[in-house]
Amino acid sequence: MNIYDIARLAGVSIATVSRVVNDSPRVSEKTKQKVLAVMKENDYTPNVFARGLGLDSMQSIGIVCPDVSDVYMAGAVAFLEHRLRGYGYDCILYCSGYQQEKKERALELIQKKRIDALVLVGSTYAGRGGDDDSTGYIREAAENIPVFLINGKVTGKNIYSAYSTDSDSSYDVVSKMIESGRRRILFLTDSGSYSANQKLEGYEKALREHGLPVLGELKLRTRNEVHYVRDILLSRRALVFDSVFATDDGLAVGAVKYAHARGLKIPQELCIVGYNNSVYSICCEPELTTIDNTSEKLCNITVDNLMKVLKGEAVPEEVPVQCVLVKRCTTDF
Amino acid sequence: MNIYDIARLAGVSIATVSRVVNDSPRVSEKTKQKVLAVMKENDYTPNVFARGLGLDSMQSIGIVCPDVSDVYMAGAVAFLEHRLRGYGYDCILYCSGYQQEKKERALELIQKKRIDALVLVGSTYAGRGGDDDSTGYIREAAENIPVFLINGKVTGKNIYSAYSTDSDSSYDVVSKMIESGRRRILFLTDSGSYSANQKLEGYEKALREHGLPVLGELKLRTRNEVHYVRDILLSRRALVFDSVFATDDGLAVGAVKYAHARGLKIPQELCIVGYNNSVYSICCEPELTTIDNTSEKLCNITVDNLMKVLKGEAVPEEVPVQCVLVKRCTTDF
DNA sequence: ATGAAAGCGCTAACAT
DNA sequence: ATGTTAGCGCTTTCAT
Repeated sequence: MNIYDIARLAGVSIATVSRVVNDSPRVSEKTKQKVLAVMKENDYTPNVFARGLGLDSMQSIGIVCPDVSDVYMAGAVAFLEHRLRGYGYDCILYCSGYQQEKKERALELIQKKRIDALVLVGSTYAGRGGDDDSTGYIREAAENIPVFLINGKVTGKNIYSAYSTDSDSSYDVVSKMIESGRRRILFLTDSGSYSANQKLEGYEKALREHGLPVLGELKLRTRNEVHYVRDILLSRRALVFDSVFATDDGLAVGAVKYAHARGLKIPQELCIVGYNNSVYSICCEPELTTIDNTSEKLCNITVDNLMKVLKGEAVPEEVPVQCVLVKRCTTDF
Repeated sequence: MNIYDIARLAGVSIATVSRVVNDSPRVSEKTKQKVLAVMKENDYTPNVFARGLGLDSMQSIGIVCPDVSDVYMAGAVAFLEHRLRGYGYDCILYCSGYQQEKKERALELIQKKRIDALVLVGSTYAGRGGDDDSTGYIREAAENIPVFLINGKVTGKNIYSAYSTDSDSSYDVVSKMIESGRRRILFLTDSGSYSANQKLEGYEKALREHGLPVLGELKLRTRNEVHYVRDILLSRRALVFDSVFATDDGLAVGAVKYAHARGLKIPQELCIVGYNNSVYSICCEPELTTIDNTSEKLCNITVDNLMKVLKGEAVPEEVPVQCVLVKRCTTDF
């Protein structure tokens, strides 16, 4: 059942059917109704490929993230998909992994699908932030379609970044830890992404401004697996720390497990703060204070801007969003 | 830059270019290399829409799930996407929600994209299992394209189901609980899906076979939110139970929180078993015994079968897969 | 307001 | 082995 069939059955030309399908005003109400009736009767659906050929668009958005099985990204993807669908767009999902080469390949491949825009979820796509070399492939993609970063910053034409002010929020919470008497705060991370670096920056700034030394031994990068983190910490017998600031809740829970294994009271003997306000942070015992980077807000702003850009409207290239501290385990701040 | 340009630059016809693009054997090695060179030089990408029009396929698979922000589904989607991409297929993601009407609409809309196959993730798509009325829309979809269920069973032509034997594994674990002395086992669930019903069936069977009564008061359906579950249980002061069998780890963690609030020792005073072997089950304290329904295995089988079906090969319509009990908090079994 | 017809860029049957 | 050409089903000028 194609447009010719409908045209024949409705006694009009295919141009008229096309006009009805595309809701053109240049059709009389009468014929419009007739065509619609025939369409419904035969439940006709325009062929998306033919339509795509003509319009050079299939109304689809590419969503790329390193790994949807990560709670944070899964949440963002779910949110994005829902809102984009609301605008009639389909989402093509591509999980790229974290390696540079794979990320480049992901953008290359997904672009072949002639998506209308690209959304990159996760700060891994931000390189070291701004315009460094490792993000050249993103600028290349942006030559063809608008690119939107969620929680990352990349500068360039046709590139729009929404990110949370991780440096500031990290600075704030680490300052509070220091002011409540902590002196050896372990910085626990699983990545060297833009976001992780921002957090580190805030952490170091807080230390410096409070006259504390920035110690390499107190910066630990590890895998984001609860038991792995616990075991790493247990194995570092010589490492002394009175608190932990983790760049992800999963890591923070690992620290909780470590505390349990060592018989340390939380937060009295070991103060732990996580990041992302995920379900993990309320599963453990005690439940953790964590920084909510409001990914919903980032996604919302991004979708709003994306729609505007597709309509040719101007939008800011950069939108910083503030994080929110969620206090749960805070006898001292 | 289209196929005509390439043909002209390479000094051949578009048919030859097309043959090269599609890796046809009927091109001489020499011209093939020449065409490839021209293609590379201009980095030409065939237009997917035109290709789709001709082949009536854009090499894409529709993945529908109620909600990707759910850990279980996110894991399955990540796995599916990865493997399908390995075969050169793109994935169009559609989060349908749990309501019948929305699920029907999801299948209707995603089919318009002329996907090559449909994968439904989550037992919510199984209705009450088998061939009940509520799954009519799935059979309708299957008239056009093959449909694959992950963790659900729907019968019908062109429908393929891979599911875990939740009834058996539930029976086994509940039997163990009874044999270790538990008498009032709370069945905690958040859904009335096929899978949930299977679990309930196993639970009831175990009770009956051990001469215990099946009590309505011990079957509780609630929202899958940790604190909500805790509070519901706390509010049921009259409800007596010595153990909990939850159909999802999130619910089980809620029970853990309840135990903490009431000062009950786990598992001595309250034995808790979860489902899905998610990260949640190792975040809480103590870490939970849980049933791993091996979703990776379900996904693997599904992708294998999907590829075979697309090639026209025969595959079983139904593949049951055994769950695995992951013991963590088991002083008594 | 409606129709005729020329693309859109590709695939594949057919011809050479 | 290679080329010619007719679709694929739609959008969109350009006539009327």
